[in-house]
Amino acid sequence: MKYNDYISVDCVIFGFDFENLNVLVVERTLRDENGVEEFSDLTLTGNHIYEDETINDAANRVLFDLTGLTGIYLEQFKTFAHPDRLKKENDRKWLLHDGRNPDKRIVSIGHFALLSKRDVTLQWKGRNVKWVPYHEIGELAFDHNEILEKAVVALREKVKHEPIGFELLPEKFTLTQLQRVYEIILGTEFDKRNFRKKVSRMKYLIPLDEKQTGVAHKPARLYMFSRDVYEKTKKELIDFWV
Amino acid sequence: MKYNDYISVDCVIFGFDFENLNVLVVERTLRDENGVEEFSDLTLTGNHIYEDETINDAANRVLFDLTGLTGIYLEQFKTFAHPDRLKKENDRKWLLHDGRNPDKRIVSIGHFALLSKRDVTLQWKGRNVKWVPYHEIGELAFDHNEILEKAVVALREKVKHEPIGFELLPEKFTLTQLQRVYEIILGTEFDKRNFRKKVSRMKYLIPLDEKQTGVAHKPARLYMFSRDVYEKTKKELIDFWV
DNA sequence: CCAAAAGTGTTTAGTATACACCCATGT
DNA sequence: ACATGGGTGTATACTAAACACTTTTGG
Repeated sequence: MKYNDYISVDCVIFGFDFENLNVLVVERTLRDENGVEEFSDLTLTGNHIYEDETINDAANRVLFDLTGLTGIYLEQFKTFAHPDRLKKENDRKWLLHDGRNPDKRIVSIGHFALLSKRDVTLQWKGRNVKWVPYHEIGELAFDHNEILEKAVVALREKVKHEPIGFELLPEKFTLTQLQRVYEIILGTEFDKRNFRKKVSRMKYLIPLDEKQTGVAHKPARLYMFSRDVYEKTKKELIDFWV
Repeated sequence: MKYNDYISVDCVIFGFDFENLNVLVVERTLRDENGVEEFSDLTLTGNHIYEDETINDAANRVLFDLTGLTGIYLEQFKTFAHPDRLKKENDRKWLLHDGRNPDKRIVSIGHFALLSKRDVTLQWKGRNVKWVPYHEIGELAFDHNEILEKAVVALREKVKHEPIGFELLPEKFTLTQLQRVYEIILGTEFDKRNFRKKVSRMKYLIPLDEKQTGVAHKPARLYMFSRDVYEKTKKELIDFWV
């Protein structure tokens, strides 16, 4: 199957581990003909699309290749096509080495994906893939720092208005875990009692007859998110006013 | 200057006239070598980008060419790149006639723009450009119906959470006009007294010492939006709960 | 003087915020 | 027994929703 050489998808894959928002990155190491390392840095995950593939399929393919998972929460959030986005010195070298034309303008369609780090074992497939906490990410290849920042902004906006925090947790989760998701994404803290009062009004958050086990404290009740109930009960909110 | 032949921007230009949400469309008429019309339909406004141009600049250029205006509210909302998006019979004919390759996959980066219809006199430049009320738009060329629908969805979401309704009104507007903007975009009705109570809490909505003139009823006070005040007073809202 | 839209207040229900203690489990 | 996080209620302030009449202008 033939790749399209000017359309790519990049995926900012967020993985939550109850402590940090982590980002999945790939090591990129360029070696000269003698195998001596010229440089090594990190990129976001992405790929070109096949000629007859939709961008949504391509993004899901990238996710599947790295995680082996399907049905992951995935959202297209912004497209990047600045004329100079691949023109840093190392990026040109990398593309040339890879047999690609560094002067070809490539559109990257940015996506973000949400998953629970606990649900995934990474598929290495020859490339070194790893989780890095968002706040510890340094300089990335290409324009990937910009893509990451825009992804985080999009995630913050989305999480404020739609119930997607659950996507970063395992299927069954505790209310404290849910609260941490929101606190970490939004960079705030909530009062436990008020938070629980709020969520108790969300019918789509289903309490289970099941508790945590193996924790050195009172075990917490587990909850599930029901998209069905959400779709049936959601109201339109209007809050454009400050 | 050379166009890039695989990256285009499409702009869904919304123009409000106090009654309808209108969309700016362009007539596309294909004639054979004898000048006989083969078909005629409508497209959204858009263009290819120049090789050294950012997508934001390209979208603003499209807006400027049609309206003569700069500084219009403009937002990139979604990118369209389905392999079959240009492959309807009429679209292939049109592209061929235009000397373009209908099999080349073209990415379209979708934007929407907001303006007051009253502020603009259209620049024709040989092509027939016109306003059509959103609800009266029929079948459009290419995948432009899909782009339009997605633009409307994006507009509705955005308008619920950020103060952009003003962008569809002239600089000075009445509260009733503002109410109509929201009612028409969201397809609901608001109580006049409650609406005014809400907006009176928005510090960034500045009452002027000026009234409507020439209306056959009690003239309404005019208001302005202040982005300055908005940026200084906005709070973070969290409403992911139903 | 008539038509048309502007402008204004109160009541009730619901939501937001602030705040402190006892409980169940593993070690 | 102690350390750890789980789980709960009340009072006050603010916001939402429902609802009807008088005012000002042009024609």
